[in-house]
Amino acid sequence: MNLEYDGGMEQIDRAEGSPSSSAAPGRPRDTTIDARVTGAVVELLATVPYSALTLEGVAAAAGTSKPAVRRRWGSLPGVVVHTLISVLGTTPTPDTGCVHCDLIAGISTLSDTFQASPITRALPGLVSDLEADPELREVFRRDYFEARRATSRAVLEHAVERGELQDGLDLELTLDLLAAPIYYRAFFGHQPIDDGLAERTVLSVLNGVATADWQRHHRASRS
Amino acid sequence: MNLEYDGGMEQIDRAEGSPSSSAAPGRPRDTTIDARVTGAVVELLATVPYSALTLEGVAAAAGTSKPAVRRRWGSLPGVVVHTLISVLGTTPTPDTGCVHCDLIAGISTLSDTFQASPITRALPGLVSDLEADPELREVFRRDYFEARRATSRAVLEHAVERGELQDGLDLELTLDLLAAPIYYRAFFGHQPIDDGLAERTVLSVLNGVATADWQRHHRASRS
Amino acid sequence: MNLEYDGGMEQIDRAEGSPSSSAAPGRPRDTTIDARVTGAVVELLATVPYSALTLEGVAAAAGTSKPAVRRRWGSLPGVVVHTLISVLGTTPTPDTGCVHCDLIAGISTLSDTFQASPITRALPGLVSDLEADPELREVFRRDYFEARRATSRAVLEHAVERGELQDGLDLELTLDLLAAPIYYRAFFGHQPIDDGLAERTVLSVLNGVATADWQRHHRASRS
Amino acid sequence: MNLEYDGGMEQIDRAEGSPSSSAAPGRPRDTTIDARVTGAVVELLATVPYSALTLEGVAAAAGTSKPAVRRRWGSLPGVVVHTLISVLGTTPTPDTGCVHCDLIAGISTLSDTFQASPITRALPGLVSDLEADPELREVFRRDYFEARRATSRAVLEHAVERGELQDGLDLELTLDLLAAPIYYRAFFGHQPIDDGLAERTVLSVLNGVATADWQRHHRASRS
DNA sequence: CCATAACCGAGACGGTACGTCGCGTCTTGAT
DNA sequence: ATCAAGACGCGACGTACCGTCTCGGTTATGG
Repeated sequence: MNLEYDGGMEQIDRAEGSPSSSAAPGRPRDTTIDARVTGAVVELLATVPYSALTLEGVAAAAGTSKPAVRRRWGSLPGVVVHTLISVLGTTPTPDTGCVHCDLIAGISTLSDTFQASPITRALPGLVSDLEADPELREVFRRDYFEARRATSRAVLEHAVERGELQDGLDLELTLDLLAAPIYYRAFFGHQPIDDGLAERTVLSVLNGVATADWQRHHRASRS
Repeated sequence: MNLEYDGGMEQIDRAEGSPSSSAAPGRPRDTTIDARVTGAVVELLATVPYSALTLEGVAAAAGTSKPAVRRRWGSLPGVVVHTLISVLGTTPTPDTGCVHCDLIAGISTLSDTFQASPITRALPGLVSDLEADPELREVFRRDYFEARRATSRAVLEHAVERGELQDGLDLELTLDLLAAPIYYRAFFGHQPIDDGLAERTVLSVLNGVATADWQRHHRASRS
Repeated sequence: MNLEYDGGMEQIDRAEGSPSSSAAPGRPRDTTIDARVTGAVVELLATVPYSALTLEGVAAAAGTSKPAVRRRWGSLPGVVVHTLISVLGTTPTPDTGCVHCDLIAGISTLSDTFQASPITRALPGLVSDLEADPELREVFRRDYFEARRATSRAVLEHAVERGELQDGLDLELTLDLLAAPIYYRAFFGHQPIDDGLAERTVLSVLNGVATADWQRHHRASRS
Repeated sequence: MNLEYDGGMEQIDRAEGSPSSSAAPGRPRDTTIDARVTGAVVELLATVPYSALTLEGVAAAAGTSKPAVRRRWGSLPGVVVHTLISVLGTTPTPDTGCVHCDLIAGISTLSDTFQASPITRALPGLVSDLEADPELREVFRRDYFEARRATSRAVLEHAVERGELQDGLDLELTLDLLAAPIYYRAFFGHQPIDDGLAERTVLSVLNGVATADWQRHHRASRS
């Protein structure tokens, strides 16, 4: 790999450049290509595994050329990370004040995504490839991983404030307990990601971390 | 990958062939190569990510040739799966009758492995590559994944029998809750896999799935 | 090459447009660019072969931009054809009434050109490129090739009229016999184009196509 | 172009290596590819000009890959030179003792070739490209150009010995006069290469370079 | 004791995909 | 309408490495 080549990175900035600056010198980008590439990645992943993805194949499926793709996102992992973010990056998660409702909603969304969108099957390979690209790894962490995690963390924090969860709770571990089983099953495929999984997971975890008060009320309301 | 190629598989059988058949015609395999290759994989993974592994590089690092490696395990994922199994496949896990001791011991072993052995960093890429090789995937599932999982499952089953865990407990989900956070942190690296993680995870989960009796005794014994 | 592009051609007309139209709207062309580009082509060909010429390089060497060059002559072959015509298109060839003098003068000029001007080394590549551009090929044929050939043809015709060359002579073939060896040697480089070549060629050809009368007189005058 | 790359050249030697050496290490070449590539070049040139040839296109038309082509002949000009040699390199030219018969036969073969084989249209572009590759240029000169020229030169030399051509004749110039018109017309296309051209050219030239004796006999035999 | 046969190394092969170059196009802002 | 500057989409390049295959030599077993 030519480590001195970073010209593409400079160009990438263009797409994210200040939107108010109207004066971009040179021919403007064909904005339809962005969507066509993103769509091609999803479509391809519906039929072939991530390890069979190639930047050339993505470009061909998008009806464009390798340099056009590379100018935007640099590498194949770059393309896939961007696709992942644009497809799954922003998820509206509720924070209604009902801990278990909110958590079940959030985890259900995650579980639904793994059942529905082929893009998720790219995750293992992507994680592997990111190990060789720290810069891109940071983008992935910030704009995909942490973006999603933050909403659930807020739900937990508010529940702690309301006295529904134990004080001094290890928030990060709790977040892991909630989300990890989904990823775990997605990666190893040893058990299905079915519709009830989110609820069962959330209740199991809440049993362990909720206050006695909450558990009493919760049990009462279910009977 | 050439899916029609199975010549290597026939040869692989040789190594696992009936041990009673003493009459193997032809030059016998150099048994030192097996260990040298396994060691080379681990050593390489200590310095480079899985995506930078090549069968050629492994062969060179092991001081042998591509065909010699390929004869044994077919493909690069094959080599890595074998290495993973031979390094981490058989772990002595206790089943002493103390549910939280046994679980903490088991999960600690797992967590130690991720901290210590470079082979674990191959997991995401390996999982990705296995998607294109169902046969090898099955070997991985059986000899690595399920082999480890079975021991923890036994611990849980015995605890249910002893009345320490709730009757009708979803064993598979519980196993996921115990192990998934380790893998999750290893894959995404958002939180460290530190020494206390295993204990905190196990206690959190037991809080949710143990019977009231167990929780009472447990709390008493800790004070 | 994009054969559908003829936008440049419309612009080219401007340069050759009616000279009486004094009112050209917009910024007028920088007329110094024409000469700078022509000069740059010659200079570049002094050091690099035609196959290494690029429109970008020509523009840079001329101290201007790609669009400015393209506006004038469309493509790289267009630029070179124009340069060829402007450098070698109009050659003053004598028609004094002395067949061999005039022919030797004409062919010597051609031979000198090949020895002196780097532009001639563009010919093979140019001829090759013109095969994909019939329009430009016609310009080349008319303004370079036929322009030069016509003067020699006139010399031959007048010599036939004077009874110095055989009646019914195949003029075109004779023209080929006179000029072809120079081009042949220039293209394949198997023999040098030295100073006596033109004279030896002309005399050899005249030996074959002149009348007995002329040959008698010619031999007498040389002794 | 990477000027440091000459690995291919080493490999090319393999194909021309000593035929007796049976021990070539490594996988042997697929010999069908050689013919498929040569055929593809000819076929492509029947429909597109040389400037539209690409190594990639040739490989695709031959049903193989770029590296396989490159391993054999290095570059696109290399492939075309080889094709030229294998198609036109060895021409059986007669040397019967009848100087004009032999020359007409030889030049007719040349003229027929230009009328019939699409490979000849590659010549201008090839000559242009060879200017950047002296090594290949030498192969072309030796195995194509000089190989053909030598047979005609022998005819002329024998005719001189027999006293049919003038003593002290400039053989090289005479060879040029004979062959150049064909190439000249092929390159510039100003006049057709018809069936009688070879005979008219040869007789015109012989008129100029044959001895008076030969001319007397020749004229006598024609009447 | 030799023939058989699978192993070993070495290394060239056919091919996929890579990362890059430079073309020809197009747009901007200013002259 | 031209000028410069420069980014764009794209075709093709030349290379790296893959997985395959063939070789000549080596080393055990079995007739």
